[in-house]
Amino acid sequence: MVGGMADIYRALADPTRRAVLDELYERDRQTLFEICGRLTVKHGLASSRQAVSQHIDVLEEAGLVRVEREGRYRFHTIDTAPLRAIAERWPARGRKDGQP
Amino acid sequence: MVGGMADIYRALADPTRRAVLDELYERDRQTLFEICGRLTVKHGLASSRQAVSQHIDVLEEAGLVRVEREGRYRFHTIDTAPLRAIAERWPARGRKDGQP
DNA sequence: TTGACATGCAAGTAGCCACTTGCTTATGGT
DNA sequence: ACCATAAGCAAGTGGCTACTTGCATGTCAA
Repeated sequence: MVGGMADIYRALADPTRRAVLDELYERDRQTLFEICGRLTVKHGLASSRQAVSQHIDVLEEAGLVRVEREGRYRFHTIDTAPLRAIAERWPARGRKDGQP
Repeated sequence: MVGGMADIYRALADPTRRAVLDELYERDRQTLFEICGRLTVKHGLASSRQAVSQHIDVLEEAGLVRVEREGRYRFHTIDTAPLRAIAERWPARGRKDGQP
């Protein structure tokens, strides 16, 4: 495990990090270069490799991205579980229809 | 109306703003002074009135807090609806059971 | 009106955060 | 071994943001 489960809210605050999550949500086990390329092509973001790498570090510390090392590759996978904490912190009240 | 539904993610990024939401979740229709007092006493945050006021502005622009003006008072109410967008952006996949 | 209370506005400051820059490490192919 | 690829590290920089400071506005009670 990571150890300290850093601030998930701050991790979501940056639009580039949310785009990374969007990309990983579409396709798991992507490398850093794959993510960089897809961010540029599909999301129109021109972020450098180092910038994306630092963003991924933040996402990893927040528990939103898991990493598997294989040889010289580093595969990234999204983990949506921590997002539950947000909905559970301020649950919808009043109306009892939450989800169908 | 607000107009542009500002960045909800950025609004949640600040711990003081999340404490304001916590406080309003417990009790609706609080004034600025009430919120300030409760933040200090219950959450141990020593934020000035102006600081809290600016935080509330951010929350209001994000659609997370609604305001009713009555005389010289300004009552604040939490609106949890925009939080749904987060859970809907990256829904849990794989397991089809949501929560136990 | 006067005074007290609740809030509003706007400019200035300090600290954090995203991004860059330059170099280094490590794995795999030939 | 050699080179190319994928990633790691670490210091420096610019801009954003939370907070302060000081004054102004608006409302209610006497």
